Amino acid sequence: MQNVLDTLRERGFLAQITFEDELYKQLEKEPTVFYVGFDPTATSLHFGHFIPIIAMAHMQRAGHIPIALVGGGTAMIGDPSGKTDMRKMMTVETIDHNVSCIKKQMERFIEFGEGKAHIVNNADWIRSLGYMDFLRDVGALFSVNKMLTAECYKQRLEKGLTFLEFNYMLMQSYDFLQLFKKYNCRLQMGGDDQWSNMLAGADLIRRKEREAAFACTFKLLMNHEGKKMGKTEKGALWLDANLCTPYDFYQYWRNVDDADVEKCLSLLTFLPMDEVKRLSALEGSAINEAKKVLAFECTKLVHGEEEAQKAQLAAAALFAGGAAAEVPTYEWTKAQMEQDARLTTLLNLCGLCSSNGDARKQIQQNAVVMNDSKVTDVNLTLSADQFPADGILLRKGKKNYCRVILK
RNA sequence: GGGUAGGUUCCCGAGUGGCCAAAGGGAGCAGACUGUAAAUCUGCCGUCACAGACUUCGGUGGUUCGAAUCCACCCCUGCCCA
Repeated sequence: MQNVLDTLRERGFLAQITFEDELYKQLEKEPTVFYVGFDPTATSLHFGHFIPIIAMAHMQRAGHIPIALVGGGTAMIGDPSGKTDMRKMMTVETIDHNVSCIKKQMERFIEFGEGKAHIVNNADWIRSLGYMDFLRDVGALFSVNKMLTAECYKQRLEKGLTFLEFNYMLMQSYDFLQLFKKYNCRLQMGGDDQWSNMLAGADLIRRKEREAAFACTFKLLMNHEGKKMGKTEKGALWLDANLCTPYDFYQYWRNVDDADVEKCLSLLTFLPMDEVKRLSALEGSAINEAKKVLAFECTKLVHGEEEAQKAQLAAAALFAGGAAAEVPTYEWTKAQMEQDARLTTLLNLCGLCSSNGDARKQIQQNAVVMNDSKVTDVNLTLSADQFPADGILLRKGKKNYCRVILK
């Protein structure tokens, strides 16, 4: 069987690795416990977490044992890496709420259970830490001189770094040490922005326990212009169906740039590399085939096969000119309508436009289509008898659809 | 603690008493062209009951007919010194 490190390399995951040869042998030798940390900064995981999750799945398929660590403890501090300013401090309630949401979500991607995978919350050991004990135990092994040279602090040294955040690296290192002790976890994986923190952790284990520990980072998914992928006009591309519908998720990947198709296919799907190569070699409009596969596979991973199929059907039908059932729908109540029956208000409510003013402008720019006819009247109001049972179909521009049902 | 430079709309960044909802760029949205791509051109890009009104330029007060612009105090950040 191919070493999973080779698989990950072939698919373009790997950015940096410590003691590469040694790690290679370690993974060859035995099922290895490894962990990836996730910050509970929101109620849902977003696309930024997706690459590590897929990598975890690759590792699990290769027989290794993942630990998903949700940072309910480290979130008390806030990771300064890659941030230009200090993050807002979150309340303990918010953090705990987020942790439980993310835990639930995690189960969709990784198979947990005895001997298969673990999910842990570092609040369990970090929040109860005694300051003095921690300083003597862990703090003594860190060189401030060395920390200051770390890439992740450089930017912050110019813009300002608080002592609170400066401690984040120690906390994360301490996590790794705890997991090593409890689960014999020897490898930490994560985004490349975590490199310094991960190195520090592996180092801590080597110094304190005199045992081998490794770190390995993944590339961030950048498009060909060097910008991070997975951002939408509404912000992050969420993995939660309530924050980003399967249809929208599907459409995001359906619309990727030609130049990014290969990268996305190899990183975001489990298709064999031969197939990836074949699809991304398609030229001209044929490459749309590859994008369909990408969008479908990717949506399937996140929302399940059924939802992916619905999204695909909806897209196919809409873009072929017809109307389909599986478009995002919005339920407009009669009460809302009685209060304000203007189309602009509805466009805002259903999420197609970001404000009434936006809706007004879009109509003025001929962007709004209702049931296949262009809307030209900014002040158009709707009445109940215009709504058939299956509602009306609103469209903004070429790609944004919403079905509105009157309830 | 002392000195000094700053805090402007999503981001960068102009503006130093009325002509400012605030230049320019980026991002974003839309139109044309296309392959639900890119590039290009065009329009929009604070909010609203939209030919008008309202709210914004770190905060709070003040000067003024009028303040993002002047004054006072405060908060935050960088740099230098201690």
